[in-house]
Amino acid sequence: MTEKKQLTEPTHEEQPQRGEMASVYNPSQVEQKWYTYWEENDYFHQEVRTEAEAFSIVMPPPNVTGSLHLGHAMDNTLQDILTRFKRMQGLNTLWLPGTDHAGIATQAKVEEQLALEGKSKHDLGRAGFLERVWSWKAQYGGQITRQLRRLGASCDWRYERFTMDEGCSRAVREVFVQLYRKQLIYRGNYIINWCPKCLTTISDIEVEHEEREGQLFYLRYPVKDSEEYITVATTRPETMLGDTAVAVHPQDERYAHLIGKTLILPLIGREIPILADDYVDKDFGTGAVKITPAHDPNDYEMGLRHDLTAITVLDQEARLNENAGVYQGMERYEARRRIIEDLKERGLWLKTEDHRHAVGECYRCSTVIEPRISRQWFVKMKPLAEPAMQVVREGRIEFSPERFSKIYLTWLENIRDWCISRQLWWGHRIPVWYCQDCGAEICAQEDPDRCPSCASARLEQDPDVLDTWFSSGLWPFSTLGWPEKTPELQQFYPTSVLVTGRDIIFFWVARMIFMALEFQKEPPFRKVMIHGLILDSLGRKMSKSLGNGVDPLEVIDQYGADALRFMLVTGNTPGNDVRFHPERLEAARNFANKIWNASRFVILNVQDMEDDGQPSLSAETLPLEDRWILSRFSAACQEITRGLENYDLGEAGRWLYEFIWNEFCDWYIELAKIRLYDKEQPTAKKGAQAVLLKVLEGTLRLLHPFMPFISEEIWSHLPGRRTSLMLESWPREDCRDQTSEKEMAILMEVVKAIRNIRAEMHIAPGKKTDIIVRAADGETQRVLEKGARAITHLAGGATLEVQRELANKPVQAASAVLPLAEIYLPLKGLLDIEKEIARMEKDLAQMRQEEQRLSGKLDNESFIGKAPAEVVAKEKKKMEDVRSRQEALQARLEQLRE
RNA sequence: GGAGGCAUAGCUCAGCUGGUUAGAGCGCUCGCUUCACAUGCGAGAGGUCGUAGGUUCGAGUCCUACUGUCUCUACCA
Repeated sequence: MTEKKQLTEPTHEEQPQRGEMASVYNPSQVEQKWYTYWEENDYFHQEVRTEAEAFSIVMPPPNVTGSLHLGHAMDNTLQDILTRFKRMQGLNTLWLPGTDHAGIATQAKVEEQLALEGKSKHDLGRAGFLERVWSWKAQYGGQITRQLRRLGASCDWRYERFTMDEGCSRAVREVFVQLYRKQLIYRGNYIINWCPKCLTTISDIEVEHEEREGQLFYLRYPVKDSEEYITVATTRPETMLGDTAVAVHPQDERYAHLIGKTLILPLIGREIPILADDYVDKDFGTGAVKITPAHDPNDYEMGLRHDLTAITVLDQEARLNENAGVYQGMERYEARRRIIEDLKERGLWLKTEDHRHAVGECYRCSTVIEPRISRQWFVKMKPLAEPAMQVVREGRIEFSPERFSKIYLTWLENIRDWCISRQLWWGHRIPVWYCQDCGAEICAQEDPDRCPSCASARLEQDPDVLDTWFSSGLWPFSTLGWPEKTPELQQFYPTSVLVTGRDIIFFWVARMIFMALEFQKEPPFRKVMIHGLILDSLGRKMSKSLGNGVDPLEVIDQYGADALRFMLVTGNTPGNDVRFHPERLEAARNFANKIWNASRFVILNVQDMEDDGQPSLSAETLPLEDRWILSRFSAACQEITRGLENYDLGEAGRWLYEFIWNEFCDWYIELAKIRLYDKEQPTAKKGAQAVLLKVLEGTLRLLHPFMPFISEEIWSHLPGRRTSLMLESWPREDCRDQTSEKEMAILMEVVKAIRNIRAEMHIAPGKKTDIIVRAADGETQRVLEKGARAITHLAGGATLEVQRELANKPVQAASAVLPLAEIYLPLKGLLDIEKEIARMEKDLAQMRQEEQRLSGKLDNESFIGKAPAEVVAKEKKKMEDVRSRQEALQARLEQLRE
């Protein structure tokens, strides 16, 4: 690739200083240093490794003029997560960043700047103006890429591209020329969307339709040589000056006798025909339509059908022109008022009704679009759209969520030719020259010196530039060096996935697909991951006019990039919009802090570990809690990997959260403390340390794609020599242990039940109590005996006595009945019998309800007959449990009542 | 006019291919300065899963209609 920076041997900067591990995590102190470390060590860059599986993403190029908003933040977080994940999995990874020259937006910015100096672009001339834009770009264009760094984006900046850089521009020319030669690009005089403020054409999708309260004016046109009138209804009376016909429906009896007659166009006096056309809706207005081929797309079509002349009455700035008689020079709405007034005077106005209708506006400046006939360049869409639909129908490109493929397909099915010329200076200039001598039209990759027909040197290039989306459409391959066959193109094309918002499917996704199919004969990506929008807390779009936007940089300053990232990609399902709630950001920050403190705990407690013999973590030698957490870690690993592979990052994130907080912190760390603080059993301590460290280490790997900064920071504090977490491998654990999970579940249930009793009985947290448990079976008894220490530790127990049968059940005790155990906390004289009875009865009532539900099923013969045997067995087992608990509860109640 | 999303605890949302006692976070109540963390710990309250039908042994989960809501799309002057 020509523009790639020279490869330099990474210098391997020393890792940043480890900060103190304070008890509150402070993101702003660590994020910057890690990004710098990664970037300076070139960790985002990978050489092409043809032997390795490739994973590549091209970043949707933000506008150079832009600054990061939450939409970018989400979009790029998703891409970063996928990229970091695949990189850790060992794939040959490329995430290619870049920016878009954004024709209208950028030109407008610079023009604004010039205006402050009291100048216009014409004062500088085209070349001078472009120079000015380039220098503006040099000065301000880097803002958004700097902001992406704050987010933690691990894109390969060596490959950073710009839609107007040399390589991309060459691709643009190549594509234009080839399409031109295949006659898929043509020039012609057609009706187009014109923005009277931006003074350029815009494409159909750049017109936004806004429903507005408007008016419908009823105008009377006199029939020539007759006393009759035809009344037409119009929302735009000012265009009547350009009317060249009035149309009615062929089957409309009201007007049948007038078809073929002539009307005198009021105010102008032009004679225009009355004609019949199916397009006319009999039931709308009066059933008669004024036809203005020069200023309405439908009228234009009708004009073609009936061979009408098109009379342009509006100029480029939407003022009435020389064809408008006395109205010449008026602004369009002023003319509208005047025309109505004048018609009123002449008795040719019938009425005006309120009428709600959609008005086309410029997506940039919201000015009402003026359709006009103009000579422009177009891409012929039908032949290109066909294969683009095909690849999606055949599943060679998959949308995720799938429903977006429908949106994509229906759009392409109704596609019209794409107007690509823009009357701007900033952009890719159309590579077509006109010979001033012989009139030849020359389209070429290289600027021609002479006319190939007459050898004249008097060539003038077409003044227009291309729609910005023309170059964006080539992005997946223009950035990889095409038209050259670079190693990058071969390795990384087609790209793996395209991540973007659903608002951009037509503008960009569709165009990339048909361009790629035309020029690469292969889809540009295998998968399109569509995400929703970020809405404010009330569910409204964030917009400048509402002032409800949130600046991601401020969020990062306040909560940290990791918290922002986590908040953006969790708590919703793919494709759905996300509401921005500060509370969710706090939750994400708290999560980061939780991770920080759990890690701090582990790190502080493994400091005295010997480097040499790592205790083996295999199998039976480990106590239950170790086997349990390793199994749970394994489950987390599998689920998080699965979530990431299915592009369901919300699901993966939820697993991370739950595993770390509810399993590792709430249970395992608490249990590990028993051994860590037990000075009598150094060997046991070592085991706990080893497991803590192993699980923490693995968890940091799983966490890293989501929260790269904090995970890297913690990683650097782990014992042993470490380079960077982002270069570590993705954990692949496959050691689920159902037995330990089942056993642990029993212990957890017992602990919770005891805690519940203690809370309800208002036993002071510091007060230890004796615990007596009756196990339902020998197996449970064994588990509880082995877990005695765990139970007393976690549930504030002084002693724990496990019995198979209780010879004399303690009466003065609070109790709970679980499926596999009965629990008694002897409370000598403190027990409130009434309260205890109430608790038991509450439980019993629940059991009875459950029994009813189950018997409803089990008494149903068709359930027994038709449901799968295992489902039936499961329900029967539940019933047994419920019944035995009921019996135990009843026995207990009787005892209490004695 | 078409098309689609959403409707589940006070709020914001999970609930994958139909079988869990329907979950989480925030908020709320009660109790805790327990030696990783009060950005925390423990315990709890809170839901006829929008409405009406249907399929099924079984529906928050599938089908139909309706209601509400948001969005995209369309050349009805």
